[in-house]
Parts: sequence; structure tokens; C-alpha cells
Amino acid sequence: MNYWLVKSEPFVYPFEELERSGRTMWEGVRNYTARNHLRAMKTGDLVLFYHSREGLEVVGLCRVDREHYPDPTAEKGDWSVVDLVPVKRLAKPVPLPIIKTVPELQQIGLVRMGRLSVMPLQKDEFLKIMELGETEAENN
DNA sequence: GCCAACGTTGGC
DNA sequence: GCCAACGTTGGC
Repeated sequence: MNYWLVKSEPFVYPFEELERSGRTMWEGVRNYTARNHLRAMKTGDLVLFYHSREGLEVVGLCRVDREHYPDPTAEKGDWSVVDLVPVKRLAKPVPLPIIKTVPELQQIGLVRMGRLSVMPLQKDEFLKIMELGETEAENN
């Protein structure tokens, strides 16, 4: 089992839309590093869903339901997609500023390489974000 | 809206 | 094959 994080601009494709439709083809990746990560995804791998540009938080969890195949939206070049299905929305979204304060999460792509849209996570990194996202709103 | 970081392109 | 110029992403 591998763990990943993908970014989406919520005004283009929010997590709510994935929940509504029940499935999506993760199209449009045009970066070789991100594409190679898509190609490494296996059916059943878990994928955190992050809202970029607006929101700036991890909002949900989804799962790889179909491994990579050619991106039908690519007019030229060698690009790939996977299919994702929603698993659940996080009880509490995990904001980027919080992630940046967590020592165990300093190595993740979200922090180290801001422009990468598909990135792997270590299991403990994945679990840490899930833990933050599942914690009930506390104290305040 | 600005700009840092990174990727891509193209001249040489 | 180097590198300057340009384009894009995405946080701030």
C-alpha cells in the first residue's frame, strides 16, 4: 500500500464534486515528475486531496480505483491518468500553515516543492495528516 | 497582484 | 550540452 497527495484548485475541481460524482479521471497532469507518480499508483492506494490556490488545506481522502492509462485529454505527448474514488471527507481540514508547523511533515512535497501536484507520502506522514484531520475541533 | 521556485524552450 | 529567457504554479 502506498500513500499519495494530489492537489486541485477547488474552483476547478473541488473534493465535493468528487464526492458527488463518486469517481473521477485525474486528468490534465503535464509535469513529468507528477506523471511518474501517477504511474506508480496502485489500485487501492490512498490519496489525500488538497485544495490549492484557495482553501490551502487537505480536505479529503480518496482511493486509486484504476491504475494509470493514457490521458485522453492530451493532444500530444506521453501523459497518464488514474481513476480516483472518494473515501471520506476529513472531519477537520488540515491547513497548510498547520502542516508547516509539524516537524514530522517537513519533508513532504507540499512543503518542500510547492509546485508539484502529485506527490508520494510516507506512511507515517500520511497517518499524521489523517490524525490531524480526524481530531475533533478542540479547545476553542 | 507579486514573486519565488521550478520547468521548458531555443539559440549558440 | 549549456544557459538565458520565458512560462507556469501556487503561496503569500
